[in-house]
Amino acid sequence: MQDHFADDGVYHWNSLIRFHGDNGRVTEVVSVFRLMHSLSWAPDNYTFPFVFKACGEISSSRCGASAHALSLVTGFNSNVFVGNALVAMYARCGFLGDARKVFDEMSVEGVWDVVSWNTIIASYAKLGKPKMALEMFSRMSNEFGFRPDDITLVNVIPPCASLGARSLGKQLHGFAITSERIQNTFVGNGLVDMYAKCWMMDEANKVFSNMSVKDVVSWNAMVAGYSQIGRFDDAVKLFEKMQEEKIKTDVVTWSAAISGYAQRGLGYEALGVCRQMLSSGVKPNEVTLISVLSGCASVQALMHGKEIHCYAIKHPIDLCKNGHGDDNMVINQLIDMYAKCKKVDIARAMFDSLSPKERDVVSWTVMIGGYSHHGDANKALKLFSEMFEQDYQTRPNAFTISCALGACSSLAALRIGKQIHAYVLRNQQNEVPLFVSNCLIDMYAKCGDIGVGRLVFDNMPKRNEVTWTSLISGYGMHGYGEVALGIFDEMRKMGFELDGVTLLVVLYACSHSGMIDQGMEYFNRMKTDFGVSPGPEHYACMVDLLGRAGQLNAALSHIEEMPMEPPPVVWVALLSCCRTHGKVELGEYAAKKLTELASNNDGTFTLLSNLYANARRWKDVARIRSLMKHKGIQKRPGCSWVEGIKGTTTFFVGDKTHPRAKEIYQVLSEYIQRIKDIGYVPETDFALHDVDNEEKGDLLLEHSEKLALAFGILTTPQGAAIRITKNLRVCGDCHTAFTYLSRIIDHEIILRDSSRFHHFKNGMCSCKGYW
DNA sequence: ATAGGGTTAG
Repeated sequence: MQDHFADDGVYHWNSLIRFHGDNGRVTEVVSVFRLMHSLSWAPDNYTFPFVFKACGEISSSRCGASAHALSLVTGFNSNVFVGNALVAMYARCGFLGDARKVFDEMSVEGVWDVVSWNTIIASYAKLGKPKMALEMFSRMSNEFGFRPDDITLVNVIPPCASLGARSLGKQLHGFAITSERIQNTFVGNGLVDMYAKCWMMDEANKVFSNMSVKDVVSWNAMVAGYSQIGRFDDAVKLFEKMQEEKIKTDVVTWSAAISGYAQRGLGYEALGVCRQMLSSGVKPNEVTLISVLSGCASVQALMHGKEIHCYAIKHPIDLCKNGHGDDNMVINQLIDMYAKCKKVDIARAMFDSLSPKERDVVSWTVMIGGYSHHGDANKALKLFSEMFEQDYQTRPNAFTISCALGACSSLAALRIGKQIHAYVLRNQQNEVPLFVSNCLIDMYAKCGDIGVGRLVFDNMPKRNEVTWTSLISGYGMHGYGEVALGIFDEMRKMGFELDGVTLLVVLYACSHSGMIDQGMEYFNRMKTDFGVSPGPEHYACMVDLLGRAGQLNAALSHIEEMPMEPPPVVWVALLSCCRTHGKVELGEYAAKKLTELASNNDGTFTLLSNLYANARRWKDVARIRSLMKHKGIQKRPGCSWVEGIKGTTTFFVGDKTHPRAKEIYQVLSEYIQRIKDIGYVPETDFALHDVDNEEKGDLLLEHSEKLALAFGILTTPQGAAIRITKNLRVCGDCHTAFTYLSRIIDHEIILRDSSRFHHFKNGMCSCKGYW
């Protein structure tokens, strides 16, 4: 009976399915199809495309696959409409392989049309396979001679954009013009975005200006393009023009503008635009929040960051709409924001609130970076190693490695640094990223191995300003001033741009090597020859340079000549030099300035107290001490650590907590006695306590760097260098003692203090007294 | 059918 009405009946079923499909009622489509099937009606080549489309829309590969099976039985897959719909269905369900299989099978029947090619190209493009998309495009036009239409262009231009395929992009642009498809707004938008992503904003602007119909997308692509390449003024101008011309702005426009500000570190401006956006009634989404949070982080606007955090909590639904259900962009950004605002513990709590499965590379990276910069480098390295211990295969990327290397730099953790270097070399797919190599140079330099830093530099296929600056800085801190200046000259000859940081490390290189005249010369030539005007930090460096050399009055006149209000660093530099050279009055003056600037940290008081002690003005020492007590300021304890085979061992002043403490003290006093025999006289001034001389000798014996050295002597193999790091400046007496000790022990002593490196060897120190 | 985002160095 059914057979009798078959043709008419299928027509009615198809109409019903189509009716539901056109009105977006996907589930109804599927249930009608099922009903039809269960009543033994045979679908035809109109039925299948409707059903496949519906299955694709709800990503139901199960319905799709069973309909597919049915279409095979009935032989309808040889129909081009059915085939195209099938390809699209599989692609929308995320089964690229099946889509491709169907597509390839269609060729056997010879039923490809432009839509088939468009569909498969779009599938690759959408599922993040731009290379495959372009490959299919080239087969379509070169092998099979299909002529691209509007939709082909719209599908193939974005892959060009994401791959930065400029020349193909230009060809497509040309084709769009000759085939008169350029008036299509979608094509135009694609081209604008493609040029913008290829950093060719002038080309993008040309296309944009010639577009007869522009929509929000066209404007957005331009705003985003300018802001991404840092042509920030143009981005904002365009954004403002949009508002003038009453072009409807949407969340993309606003987000692009916000991110533009954030990327330039203009966090408050980003916040301002965000406010404007809210008041104009456009709802922010994830991308907006991410952009504005990065703005908050850049200016450490904790309160605003918290506001955004609250917003995110209050509007969870708005933020899920974008489909990125399974990534934690907003949470990662919040972790980063809290860390950059120095709330490392809050950041850590948020990090811990993510389940191990939810943490991605960025979560780990921002947390490690947060510790490394604002908390505790040891915790950074601990977290870095935990990353390898967890079950989920989250591996570090270049960002993570850079953060971890930064932590090694600040701790002088050479061994871990080397391990990370080895990891990088083992796991590199291409060449080591520039950023990572730059970190490696810095790491080796700050861990005392400038030679290896140089090797890294020599082996780099590409270098930038930071690469050169890192090397100059490294040689500078090791006291190779001439080498540092030579590299600086080379850098300039190569045409690299100089900035404030480069000049600063050059000045410090001069300072650490006592090259006063050269330092003065470079400083005086900064504006005229190098195009960098000196900032407060350059003045501070000059004060340091002159002050180390004992030219304290010259240092003071440098301060007086400053075009800006001298910030605390400058006075600290002066005070520190006054302490070294025993200039009490000038030191008191500097300390007074520091108090006026409300910058009274422990360093200031300690320096002043030491200055008085040096001059044996014990009453003043006592006064400063009680003042510190009164203000609740505690002297930061000196602490030194030494790298051994089994790990790093840390010592505080008078530390007796080490299991081998007895041995350590014994070795120390033995060696002190031995160097006394060859002329060492304890410089009791450095004990800085109002006690008699014999007792002072004991206090000197307990300095953390001496304990670290004694432990180093006990545990380091013959001939190997002993590497010690101290959190403060090395004490003068320890310096003298180390110099003597280097004559009688079979180790080079490499000591890093808060200011520079000292290499002690054969009774000499590389600092030559400039410290 | 087209557009927007985050983490790294001296």
